[in-house]
Amino acid sequence: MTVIFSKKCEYGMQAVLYLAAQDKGTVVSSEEISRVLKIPKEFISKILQSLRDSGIIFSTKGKSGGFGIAKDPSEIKLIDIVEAIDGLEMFNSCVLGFPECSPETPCPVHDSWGALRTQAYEMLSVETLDKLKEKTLNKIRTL
Amino acid sequence: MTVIFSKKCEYGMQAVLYLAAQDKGTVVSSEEISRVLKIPKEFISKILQSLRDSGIIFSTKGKSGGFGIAKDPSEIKLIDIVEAIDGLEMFNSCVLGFPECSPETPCPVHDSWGALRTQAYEMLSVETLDKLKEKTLNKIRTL
DNA sequence: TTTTAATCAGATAATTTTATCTGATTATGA
DNA sequence: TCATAATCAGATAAAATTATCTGATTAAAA
Repeated sequence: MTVIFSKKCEYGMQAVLYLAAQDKGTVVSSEEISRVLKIPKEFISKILQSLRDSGIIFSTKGKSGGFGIAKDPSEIKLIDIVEAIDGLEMFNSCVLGFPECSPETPCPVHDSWGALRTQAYEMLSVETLDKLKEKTLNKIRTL
Repeated sequence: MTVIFSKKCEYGMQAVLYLAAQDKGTVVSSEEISRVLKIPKEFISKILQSLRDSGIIFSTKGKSGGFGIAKDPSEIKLIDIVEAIDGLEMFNSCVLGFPECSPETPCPVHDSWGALRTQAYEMLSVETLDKLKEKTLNKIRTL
């Protein structure tokens, strides 16, 4: 079992990318998100609720309720979603699983792997959702 | 929850690195590995048994039993251990969790993330255990 | 006001991963 | 041969993750 991000985080990113690709202010129900992205409805609803707590999206209750992007997509980075759902420990922990791995007490691959981790973090920090709209919609069409 | 490799894989890599740092042909019990690396004894024993099936290490039963490196450390790469324990799906699957992500039907970050994945795979493929002996022993001293 | 469809929060269930236990088998040394 | 300490394989248990269920609350429309 190897995974980069949790299922929760993957679904969360997919859903937020989808919301960000909608017109500003659009409200989308968890049922639609579930259907469009082919992911579990109740689970994504729960995930989106926690993302609402993080301020990345908003929600409205009631008959015409749903979720929507709370900020301009140019202000939301992929790393924000990762941080809200999974946290950032992955970018600080030892790939070999050694505890307390640091420049002072490095594991055998500390430098090489550390560089990759930094690159990954930077990639996720540079990708804002406005830049991914079209690609997102293109991908969703293939599901 | 984010993780690069499973706990199983992490422990497996730690243990094989430790074995590779011993003199050629040395047999080490799972009890010693557990004690030195501060990891669960029965679990690492099980993991090492599966690595024995992969040909990376050997085992001897009986009173003076234990595990040892089956090949020259210069012939074992970190990716071999990863492949034996976790498999290589991580290097082929979509970071956003989209199914069937490919160059033909790419997810929004397919190119950038794909490059990072390739780098990670290459890093693990280049690191042979002979090169990591000293650093491994240095790290273990800090546990 | 009522109906309806949505979010919400907590509980429950299913599945997977991590870890430990148990008894059998093995090989060394006395 | 026996005692001992090890691997071995399967079973069991605990913990974590994934997923679904349940009933309460909310808000729009009739």
